[in-house]
Amino acid sequence: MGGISSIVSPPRYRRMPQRPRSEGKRAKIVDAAMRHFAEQGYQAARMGDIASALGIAKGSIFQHFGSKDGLFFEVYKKAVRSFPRYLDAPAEVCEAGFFEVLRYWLARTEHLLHEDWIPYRVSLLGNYGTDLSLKREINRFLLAEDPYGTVPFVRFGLEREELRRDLDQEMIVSILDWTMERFQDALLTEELDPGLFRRQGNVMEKKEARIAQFLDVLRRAIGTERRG
Amino acid sequence: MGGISSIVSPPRYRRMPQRPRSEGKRAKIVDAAMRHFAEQGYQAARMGDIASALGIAKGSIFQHFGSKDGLFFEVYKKAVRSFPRYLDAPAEVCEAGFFEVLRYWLARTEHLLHEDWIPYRVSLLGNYGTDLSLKREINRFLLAEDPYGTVPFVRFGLEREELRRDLDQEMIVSILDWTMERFQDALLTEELDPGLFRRQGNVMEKKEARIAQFLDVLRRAIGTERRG
DNA sequence: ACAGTGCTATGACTTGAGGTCAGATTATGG
DNA sequence: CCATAATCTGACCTCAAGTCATAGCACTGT
Repeated sequence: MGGISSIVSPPRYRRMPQRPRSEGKRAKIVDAAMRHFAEQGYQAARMGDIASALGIAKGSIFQHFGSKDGLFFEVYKKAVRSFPRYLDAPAEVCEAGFFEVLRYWLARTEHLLHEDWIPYRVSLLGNYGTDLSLKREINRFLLAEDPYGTVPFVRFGLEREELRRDLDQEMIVSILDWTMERFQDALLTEELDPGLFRRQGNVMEKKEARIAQFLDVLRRAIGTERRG
Repeated sequence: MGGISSIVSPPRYRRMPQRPRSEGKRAKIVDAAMRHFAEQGYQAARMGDIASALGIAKGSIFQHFGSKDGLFFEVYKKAVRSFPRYLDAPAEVCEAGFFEVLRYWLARTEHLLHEDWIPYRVSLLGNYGTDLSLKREINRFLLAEDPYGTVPFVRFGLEREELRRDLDQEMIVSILDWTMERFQDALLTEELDPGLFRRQGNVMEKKEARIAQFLDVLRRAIGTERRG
């Protein structure tokens, strides 16, 4: 039996892992590419530059990621996965409620941006600066992974009776995703890319007021009423 | 006097118009290009194809528009200018109020789309499917021209006391632009590009309900309160 | 140790798109 | 009907994405 099984059984594949050294290199490429995309934009970033910055051949990158689109998609996923989820806010903030969590993250955006602006810029590129075919992939990913944890966050708000129950949950999630993304993009681009969204000087000092206004609007829109 | 002036005055330039045949050709190029961009997307559209579809040389297009970006920008402007402004709604709809105008246009989007989907697709490309440098140009244009007439429309809502006065007018305009653009894009892409935004079947039958929900949300957010 | 076996890396090569320009062509003015 | 300036042309250039045969490398079993 031992003899027979030793001949018959080894079931085709040799090593399942198959990714001992590969993973490390992929990660290095993604890191370098992220910097290049963030600094140059999607179109202007050159595959050749990324390769030579790493001291490897351009062909290698294509063997790993297939195409420039494929590489950018990996970069985008890594960038977005590095962002915090709503409910990662400190416990005391979460206890203060749904809208306090929003306020916390909006106020914190600027701070996080200064720590490391690169993934934010990449996320901007994914939202507005690539082809529609890639954009479709990106949306599929965002739906599948819910990287900011919007769905559990909305469920949290519903459980605390802070959100209206007469709306589709999906509607609330969409509205939150859209408006938060857009509002944050506006805050970010004022620094990363002045003049990309709206005009007007004296932005910094008004920022807190605008956040307050925005939250007020959002609370009226999707929150349970609690004021006269 | 006549003699002297006829010698002295012809002040250097010969014909100010300078655009007798040019305008017509530019328009033809923009038309053909719009079809190509809409059908292929920005990247996949080929300058050579556009030229040969018109039976002219590729170089001509570059002499008129400088670059692919430049051509797309003109195409985008033409597409967006072809859309109706909020206050173009029939008089009886306008008299019914701010939010009825919104409902009118949202319900009508699908209809307009079927009449001629090409400019809508181009506007989608401008919003999400080009490079950030172009996106910046586009935003400058949208700010300068206000092609949907959002600013006068908001002023209309304020005058009728249908919109809150405790918000910056600019804030209301931004919110309206963002959410309407995004909601319409979602409606459009379900038909133009299924699976680009959110999931879920049975879209058509739910469309009216979603429009109603969306308007309810928007009314609470920026409208004066009028309900218990 | 060593040979065998498949991943992985290489870099010269191909493809194909945007973009250029000197010269031909065409419209306008006298 | 010639002079002049605008416009058009298409061969040409540049350069970046993407390919592929080959070389190299790490790991396994004997």
